[in-house]
Amino acid sequence: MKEATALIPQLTVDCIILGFHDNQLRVLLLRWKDTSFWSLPGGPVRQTESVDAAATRILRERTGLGAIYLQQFRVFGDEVRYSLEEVQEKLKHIFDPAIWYKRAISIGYYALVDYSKVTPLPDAYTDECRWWDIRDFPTLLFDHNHMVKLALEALRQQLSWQPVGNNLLPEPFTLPELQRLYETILGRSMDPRNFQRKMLSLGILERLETKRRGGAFRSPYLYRFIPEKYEAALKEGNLMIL
Amino acid sequence: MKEATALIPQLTVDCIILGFHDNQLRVLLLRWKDTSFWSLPGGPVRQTESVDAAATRILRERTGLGAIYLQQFRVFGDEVRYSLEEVQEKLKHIFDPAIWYKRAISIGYYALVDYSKVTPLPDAYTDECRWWDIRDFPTLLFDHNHMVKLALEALRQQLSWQPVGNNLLPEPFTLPELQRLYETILGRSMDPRNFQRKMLSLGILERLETKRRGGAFRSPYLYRFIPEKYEAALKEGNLMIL
DNA sequence: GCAAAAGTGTTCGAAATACACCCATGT
DNA sequence: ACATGGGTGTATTTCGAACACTTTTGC
Repeated sequence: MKEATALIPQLTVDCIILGFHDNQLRVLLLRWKDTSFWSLPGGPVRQTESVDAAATRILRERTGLGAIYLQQFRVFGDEVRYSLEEVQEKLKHIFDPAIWYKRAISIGYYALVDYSKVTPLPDAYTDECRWWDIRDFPTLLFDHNHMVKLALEALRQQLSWQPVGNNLLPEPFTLPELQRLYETILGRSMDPRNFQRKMLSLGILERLETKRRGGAFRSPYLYRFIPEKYEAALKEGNLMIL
Repeated sequence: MKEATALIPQLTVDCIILGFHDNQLRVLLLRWKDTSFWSLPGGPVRQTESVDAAATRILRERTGLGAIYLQQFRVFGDEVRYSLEEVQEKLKHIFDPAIWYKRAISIGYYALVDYSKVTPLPDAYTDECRWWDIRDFPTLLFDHNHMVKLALEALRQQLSWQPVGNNLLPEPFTLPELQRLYETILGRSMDPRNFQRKMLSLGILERLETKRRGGAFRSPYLYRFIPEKYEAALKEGNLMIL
């Protein structure tokens, strides 16, 4: 789709924005105006910004966040990525079908954000912007379901080098919280004793004085990442777990 | 740069074509006509082909190979990737400086090819196409040195999931040959006993009856990958070595 | 027979796995 | 007091690391 500012033709960015809440991975989706159709936040790249900057901009507009962890994971460049006619028909009350490119190449990014700091915000073309559970969200327009799937695969594969804990969990956090994050991403459960031993042995965590209060149960310890140690472990690719 | 066929504007593909010969990783480079300037093979994406197909086409044109292992590894999308003026000046006898896009986004691919099956072939704009040792090749035009560096990092990181042996080594091969391939990619040497034990324990290799002859030394056994087993191990990401 | 590279086995320590009970807290 | 989730130690097994000598071959 086209806009006033000068754009790079036929090139878009789509973002899989991931957050973690209630022990679940969530993805931020948009519902198009006066429809029940959902899709990923995305948009064109401007002539005056880098591709990464375009992704950052789109992300900032939907989440209100400034500094964000973004990772390019794939270019979607097939000649036919989805039914153009279908999309034109479904969104014709929003966009003149004539303005759609016959073909667009999309660069896929995943973003890891702190759920608690996000204020989901729809734009001029959408009525609603909200989090969905990654295991249960609607069928999306375009090839966006495929994109989410590949984003998750990329994330899993790159787990050892991605600052996952850092970006998805607000500090301070407890070890069970961190464990559930890993479990959710990897899709399997882990032994808490082994998880703790492994995590603590990496030497990247600092245990705080205070504990988390509130539940009707034993108060867990709070932890923070030690930034330098954390960075070092990431570079080594040491963060794969069990 | 522009051509007769309809192109996607401002979008190019660049290929880091890797081969293995004389126990060294090599990269295929082009020398521009009447210059001493080298760069990676690359080019625009046509409207009628997927991005992957564009990379495949470029690769086929330079190597003569049909089925090739190609892996997208990065989009180079900065607003300013290199000095446009410098390139226009250096290549002005080949291209009218006016035809250059002010900005182009490039999708980086690395390709793993069988060195022995490649016939390097220059195109209309280049005088020479040849292999260079990956540890010692000229400064390239554009941001191509950076691209090679990132391609190698991506390859190293993805080693466990990439069909490296499969594509870079002609079958049948010997275990020492395979070991030197891994050593070259990872940039460190390994113990031959440990390497063999690990490789053979994966159950993806078939030892052949015949041995390789020719050197003034003991004849090594020849091996072949067992395709189904090899595929399965790749999916699991089990191929990381020592 | 000699030079060059290939083949091979064992020991040791580290890390991964499996497993179950008690503790702290709020209601 | 009880229900809920958090914290912790040990034994076993597996895997990676280190290490050196003998064999084959062509010249």
